[in-house]
Amino acid sequence: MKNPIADLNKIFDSRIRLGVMSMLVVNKEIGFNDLKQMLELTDGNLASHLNTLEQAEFIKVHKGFIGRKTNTTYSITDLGRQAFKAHLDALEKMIRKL
Amino acid sequence: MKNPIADLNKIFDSRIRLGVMSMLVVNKEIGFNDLKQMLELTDGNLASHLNTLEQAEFIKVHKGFIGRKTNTTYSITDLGRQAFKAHLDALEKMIRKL
DNA sequence: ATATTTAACTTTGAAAAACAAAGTACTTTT
DNA sequence: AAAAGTACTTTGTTTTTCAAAGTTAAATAT
Repeated sequence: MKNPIADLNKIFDSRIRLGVMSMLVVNKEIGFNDLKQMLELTDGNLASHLNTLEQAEFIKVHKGFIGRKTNTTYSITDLGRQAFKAHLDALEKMIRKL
Repeated sequence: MKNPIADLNKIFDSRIRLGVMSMLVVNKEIGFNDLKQMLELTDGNLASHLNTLEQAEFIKVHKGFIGRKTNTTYSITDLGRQAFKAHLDALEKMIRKL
């Protein structure tokens, strides 16, 4: 037997980062406030998790406007999609026995 | 939309506890050393994660012998099986979109 | 024109979690 | 008698998480 958790990605140990990714997999862009409300987070907390995902280049940020109001949105990168899929595959392999 | 991470169980945020549970789901009993080797952990670290799972009554411990040598094994409880399944269901719901 | 609000952060600091290393008690093997 | 294995507990450090407050800049309300 081999270590069943070795292939899990440390970045996705966090439920919040997992939640962000799961949302970005199906929505090409999501706004900061939408994420904040959906995941019920303080802005500081959300911002720091987003920063972790950005550092890993799993997501990228778009600073734009709605009318003349600033609007920041996030989207998943190809690398992020790959890494997320790999993580889910590892998870599934781990629990396929069920 | 509703918060996609709200139904995840905090106890299973840890990859190690997730690994332990995934092993106990398919093996009715696993020894301390087997867990330790499989998950590549120090005994202190493993013991404390096992303790967390025990406190939650997700696993139970059996102190026995192999011959005249002490042997501690762990098994999943009904509650543990339920909770683990609920967690996996929540995870799956979160990512079914893929 | 001034004040308040909103957006999207950054900084600070505290609390919690994870972890390794060492120590313990007891037994077994050499 | 000495060394090694089992299953921890204790101690202390490091890492992670998080909330709260502060910041900057623009928008809206008064």
